[in-house]
Amino acid sequence: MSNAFLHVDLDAFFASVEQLDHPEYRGKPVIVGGLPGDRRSVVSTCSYEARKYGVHSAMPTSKAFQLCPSGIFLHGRMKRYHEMSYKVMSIFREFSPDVQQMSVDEAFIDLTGTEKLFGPPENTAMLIKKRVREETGLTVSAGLASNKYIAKIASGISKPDGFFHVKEGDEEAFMLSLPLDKLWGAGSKTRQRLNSYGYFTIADIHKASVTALSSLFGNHTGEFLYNAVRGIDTENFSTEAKSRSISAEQTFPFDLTDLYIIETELLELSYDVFFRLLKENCNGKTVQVKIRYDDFSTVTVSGTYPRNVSTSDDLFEKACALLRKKHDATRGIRLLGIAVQNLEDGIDDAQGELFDFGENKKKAVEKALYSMQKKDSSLHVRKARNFIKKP
DNA sequence: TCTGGGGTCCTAGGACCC
DNA sequence: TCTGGGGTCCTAGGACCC
Repeated sequence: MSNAFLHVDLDAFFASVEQLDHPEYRGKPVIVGGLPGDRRSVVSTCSYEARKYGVHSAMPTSKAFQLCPSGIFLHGRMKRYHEMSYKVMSIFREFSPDVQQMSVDEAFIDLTGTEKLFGPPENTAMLIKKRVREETGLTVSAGLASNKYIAKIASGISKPDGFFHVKEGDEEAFMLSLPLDKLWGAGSKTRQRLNSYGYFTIADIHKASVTALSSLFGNHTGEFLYNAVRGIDTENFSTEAKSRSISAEQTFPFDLTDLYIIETELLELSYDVFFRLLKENCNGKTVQVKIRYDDFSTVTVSGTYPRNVSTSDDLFEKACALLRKKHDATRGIRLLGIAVQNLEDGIDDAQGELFDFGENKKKAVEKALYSMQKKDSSLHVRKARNFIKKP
């Protein structure tokens, strides 16, 4: 029995949901992300009508507005998208017990051995597309192949509302037929470097030895490239448990220079991150602070402590100390971020009991706040300091 | 045109220990 | 006085993806 992986990807997902909920947007360029007036915002997703104007994801909103002034610019409604995503994923799960959701809008469905129930996988793929369209009004693109890597690329080239099947044995020829920018996992930096070494096509890379590629790009990337152009999956989408982190970051409309305001923003981020730690019932000992200066250069500073983060105040104090280590006060700050890394499940830190400087009380207060927020999601608890006027 | 936010993984170098 | 080799942990930065 050969493997059959289906990769399914919702087309222009956020924009399509907006067109579904607002019939008057259908057939028009819809651009989800920032509004034209929002400083320092980017396009999250745009409809295919908007793509005709050259608009695409990650483009600054200001540029999108120049290209497409008649576009319908909208802020995202993440709650709604997650709701729709859940519906779609539920349909997938009717066709296989093994659905690996990769993000809000895509998943791998393992159709290996489902022939007896649903027929050949290519028929199942069409059935899934039909079910999603009928039950949600959304379209998906699907790729079917003997491994996840090829399935992922196949769904990408079939967009929108398409289906592409790479038959077993055709993987290598399929890869060789693609332009370099379809090589998933090699982004713009790697493509630039490939070009600078004289590799302009997938076939060019195919001619190179693994030794040559490894000496140019390092062992990992070298082996990845060598295998990818042959259609060999190198476990890019493994289901193994990963090291986790929780982070929050904020880009400011105007650069920050005042230390009190900078620390107030860190306090806000500490709250965000700590409450998410509580929500996900995990914790960690490593804290990272990220600073992006006005010239877009970015630095990080991190510390690993003997004990888990105990409260949002604890996280805040650690973040301030880390910031002080690295912060160049002569430069404006456009972004601040805080992350807790190397998370482990469970929030209780037994050692805490031995060195209690009122931390357990604080922790209890914050847990109480958390459960209040859980009951009433409109409730937003913030320290008074976060209500000061921002410049 | 002026660049979001949330993640994962890899690399290289240094510290430290045996 | 000069100097092994391996292993692990930590840090900073970078690439990539959605």
